[in-house]
Amino acid sequence: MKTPGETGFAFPEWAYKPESSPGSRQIQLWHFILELLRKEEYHDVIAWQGDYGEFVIKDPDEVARLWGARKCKPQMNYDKLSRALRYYYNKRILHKTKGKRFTYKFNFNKLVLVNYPFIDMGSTGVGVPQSAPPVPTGGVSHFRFPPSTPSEVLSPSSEELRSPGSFSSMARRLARGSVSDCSDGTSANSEIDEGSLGVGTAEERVPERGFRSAVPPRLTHDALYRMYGNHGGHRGHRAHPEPLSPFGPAGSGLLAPPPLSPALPVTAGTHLPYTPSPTLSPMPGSIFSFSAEDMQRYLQAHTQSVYNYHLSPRALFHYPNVVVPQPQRPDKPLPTTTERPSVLAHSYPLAPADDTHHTPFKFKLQPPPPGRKQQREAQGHQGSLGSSSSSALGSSLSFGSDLSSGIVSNSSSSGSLNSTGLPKIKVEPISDIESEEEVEVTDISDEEGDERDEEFFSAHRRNHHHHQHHHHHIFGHQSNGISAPPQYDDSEEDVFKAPAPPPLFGPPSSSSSRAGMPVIKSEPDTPTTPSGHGHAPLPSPSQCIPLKLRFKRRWDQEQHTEEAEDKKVRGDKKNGEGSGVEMEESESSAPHKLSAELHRAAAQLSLENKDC
DNA sequence: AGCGGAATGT
DNA sequence: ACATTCCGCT
Repeated sequence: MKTPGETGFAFPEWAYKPESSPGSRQIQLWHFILELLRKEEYHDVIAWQGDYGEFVIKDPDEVARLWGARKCKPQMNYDKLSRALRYYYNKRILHKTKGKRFTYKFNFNKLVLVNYPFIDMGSTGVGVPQSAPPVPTGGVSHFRFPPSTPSEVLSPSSEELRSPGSFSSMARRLARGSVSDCSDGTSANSEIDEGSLGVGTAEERVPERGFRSAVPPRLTHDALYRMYGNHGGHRGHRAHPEPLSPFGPAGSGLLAPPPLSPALPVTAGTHLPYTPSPTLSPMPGSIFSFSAEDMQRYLQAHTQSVYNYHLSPRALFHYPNVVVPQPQRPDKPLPTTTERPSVLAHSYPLAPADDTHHTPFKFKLQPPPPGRKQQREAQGHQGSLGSSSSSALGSSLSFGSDLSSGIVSNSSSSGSLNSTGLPKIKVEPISDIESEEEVEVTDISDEEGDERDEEFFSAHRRNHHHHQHHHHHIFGHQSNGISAPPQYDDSEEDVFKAPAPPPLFGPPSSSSSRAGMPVIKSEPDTPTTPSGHGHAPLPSPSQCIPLKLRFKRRWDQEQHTEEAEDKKVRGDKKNGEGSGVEMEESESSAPHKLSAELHRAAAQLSLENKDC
């Protein structure tokens, strides 16, 4: 619709709004769903089921009713609600689980965790790990969570602020009440009441369940960790029924829940290709947005994750200000975390090393989605053009161009990609990949920034070779007994990395540099460290995954179908992202008085109803 | 059931 | 932006 070529502005008006009142934001559907999910009261209508992040709406009408009540949209129905849900597909917040009615799956990698750290997918049950994935721990070998609690890692100094207390309070708030609402008492509108869903009731009910009360707020580590998908489970091989916590039994031991973090790549993402990563950013709409400092922590965490999980450096570009902890390998815990300057003075030169300017990647990541319908329309007007089926390819092309340009900018060292100046389409790294290593393609997926790579790769794969599912993990060893064959490899896009080994972050192969840091003591942490056998002494760096090559993988089994549909890729974010830095900066600049802010934020958190 | 375009609203 | 409402197509 909008005329693209217009001289117009890139951003919509709202984009310019300063902050618009954060508190005013309405609850988003996914938030609401999450809330329902975490309450047993609603298990009859919606509950976690299946893989991590997967939930089923048992009573669509009821859910719709609740949602409608919350939004004061009495006419809401499942059809409409589902439409809203469908919009999340593009954002990759949600996916539909094919073959299962009313079943959807959250992509916790993205936002959710970050924005909603309290959710406890496993709450459903009592131990039922259904939705509680076995924790990435298994992955210990591969992805080990940072030693001390993440919060420490992120910012020790302010740790107190985010201390458990505040979180728990938030959690509490979340826990109660909020699901329903307009009625809250006053008004007549009590659709919800009938179900005894009212706020007040909810509270009462809680105690009802004995076990429930036993469990504090659902903030345990476990809970949090559970959220991070595990990959292991995919193809049916779900690890143990018991949620293992990365720290062992300690779920209760630690008070401070890890606030943000590791979320990323570990889980199964969607395989959806597109989406540049901007989504990772702060999450605008979330009511959970934290104060600047929080944000900062989050960013740092994210950054770390990038390193830890070998994500593409690209992700960092969005947060230039963030200080990146030293690059760490999964094996080693974060060393100096204790004192990290919370503020970021220097930006970390990740990939491109470049530096100075923050956004090396300016290209827009997403290809504009061709609308299908439009196509048909177009046909009508213009006459028939390509078949709809081919559309996907077309989109890939366009995106290819973007990608290539980005790469070019960054990768100086490696081959000269398209020095030839060829069109931007496919890019080179692949060749590298192939030559260097067999690709480890798993099917899992990941997400985050790679999507475009994925698309890219997938296309490539299709053309050249099919991916294989075996993965060899270097880190196969397990520590703590937690096991779980790491089936996930993270996926990262080395596309970017390979090319230009950053100074700091030596290329895996040569890197000895890393060795120095690794072990540094980690200090306080080791909460649960089981006695004894320390974790495996770090795997030799050499083994560290050469980040090279990895592809993204898709979520589940059925991915194929989905894969085919890459088409969409809506151009959600793209616009401003090039600069990507914007808000971060501002936030960083004013990191003071965060505590106050934080509290305030907490206060705002309530999802409570708003007036109707 | 589910998808997704389009118009519309906040 | 994030829905809500319609609605035609699978």
